Amino acid sequence: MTKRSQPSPPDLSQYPRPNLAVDLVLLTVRDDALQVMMMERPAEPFAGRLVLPGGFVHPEEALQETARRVLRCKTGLDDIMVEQLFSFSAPGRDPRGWVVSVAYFALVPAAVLLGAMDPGQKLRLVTIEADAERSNDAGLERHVRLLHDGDPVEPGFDHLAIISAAVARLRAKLDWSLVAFGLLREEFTLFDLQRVHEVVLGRPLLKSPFRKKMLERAFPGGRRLVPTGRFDRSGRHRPAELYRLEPGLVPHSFESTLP
Amino acid sequence: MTKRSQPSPPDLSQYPRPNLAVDLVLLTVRDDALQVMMMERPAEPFAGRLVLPGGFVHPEEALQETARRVLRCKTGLDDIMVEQLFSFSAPGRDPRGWVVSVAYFALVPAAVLLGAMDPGQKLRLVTIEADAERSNDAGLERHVRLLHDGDPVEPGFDHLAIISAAVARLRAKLDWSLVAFGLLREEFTLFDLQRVHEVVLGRPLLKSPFRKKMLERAFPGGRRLVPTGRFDRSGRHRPAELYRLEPGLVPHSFESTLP
DNA sequence: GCAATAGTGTCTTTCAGACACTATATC
DNA sequence: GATATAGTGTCTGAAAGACACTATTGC
Repeated sequence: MTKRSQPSPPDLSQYPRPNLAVDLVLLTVRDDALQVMMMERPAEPFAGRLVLPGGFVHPEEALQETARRVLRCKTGLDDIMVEQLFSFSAPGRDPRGWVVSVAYFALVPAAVLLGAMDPGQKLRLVTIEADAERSNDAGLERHVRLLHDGDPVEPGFDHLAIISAAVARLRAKLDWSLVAFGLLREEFTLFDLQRVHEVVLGRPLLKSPFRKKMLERAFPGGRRLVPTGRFDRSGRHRPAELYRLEPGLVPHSFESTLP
Repeated sequence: MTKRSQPSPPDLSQYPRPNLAVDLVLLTVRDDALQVMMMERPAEPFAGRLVLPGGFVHPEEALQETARRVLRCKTGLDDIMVEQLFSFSAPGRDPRGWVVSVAYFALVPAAVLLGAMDPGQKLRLVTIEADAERSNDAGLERHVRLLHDGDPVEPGFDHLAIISAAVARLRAKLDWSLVAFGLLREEFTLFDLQRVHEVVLGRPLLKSPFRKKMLERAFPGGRRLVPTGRFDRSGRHRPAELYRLEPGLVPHSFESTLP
């Protein structure tokens, strides 16, 4: 980066600069569906359309901090895993001019998100319908539909592509990372965990192999699922034991390990 | 992206803008080692140190085009797969000021690269020594060393982290994508393919299961390995049959499917 | 007892790893 | 014929899928 062919003084002002923004794909699992937080856009372009929350990067601010700032501004939440997704730069993607946007995604349990969304901000939870599992991102035909209260949603800008990328990333990381736990509260039943997997992958899973695998495997950092001895008695049937993930320090995001 | 809270005219000039650059991690496999193309930096900062080739993004130019332009400028190569890797934004990463850099990686067969590197540009092929396989990027302790002619290399800027990210991505994609073929010429023996896998993963593989898997599996796009009927007779032993990847249209990069 | 979900056991199939064997070129 | 690599066959053990079974609650 940041070099030119002929020796010259450290002066960068000669180069044209784009506006740089961050868009946040905040995902949750609610009502057995994958949902994304969007907001009604207050101004042109795309006034009134649903878009992802976002903001411009401040000088000397790391992109991850921008993402966290946007998250905090809309929901008040902090200490949520955010992860860089992709940078979008197609000419014309913003009618106002040259804007490059770095997409981040974040995961929040629905119960937490519902209590945190700022009511003054016209925020909406939009259901994502995605075709059944396609493990790879390359060659991914993006068949993602958005529904709000049953009505199809046409988001502004290129935000449908951004959401597609987030779903692809989420699926790709589901079975080797801790992303599933970002969508669950501290304690959960094994069936809660299974429903999260099913909703993200878009297909049903068999109970017995799923349980066995989850109880036997080690997650990143050597962490395992441990029973708490407490039970969920909310159903009218045999109570389900609550589990939690063994404590451990595991970086939430790729970026967090960088200088 | 690209929004603010209060309705206002489409004017973006009020927001401070960073310099935006692209850095290219051009990888190849040569002498049974993974190598990256770097160049001696001609000016301060980091004058004389080895850095990745890069350049600033032009207005209304997609980032991928910038990456291709950098590649073309240094090697004359075109029609090479380039893929977006990660955006680096840590404050202070460039002493000259606020520079955000989007890293791309590209793969070229060594025979092609050696014939294409511009001799006027002080380009170097640097060997990457990476710890044995770590499949995940999260939690990745980056143990990557660079060697040029046997001497350790300390790259300028944060380019060691960028190279680490490229190696991690390459490893992660090795067994479900077509990246391995980006490092091979059109026709190759199965052992050539195996050596590429071994060098990328940093560990030896068994011949028989490797061959069986490669010959039976379908690669993205349903493409398979097909024998050509031609043989490599360069060794002093039984000739090895040359194979190639069944033709097919598969997007080389995530970004290529976006608007 | 009945309905409903929690949770377990087991069989089968698939696949990766390991290794032994045969084949065919150069010298 | 010696040697070096190409290429194949087969055993084994681990893991995934499918399904049947038992357990425990509310009503």
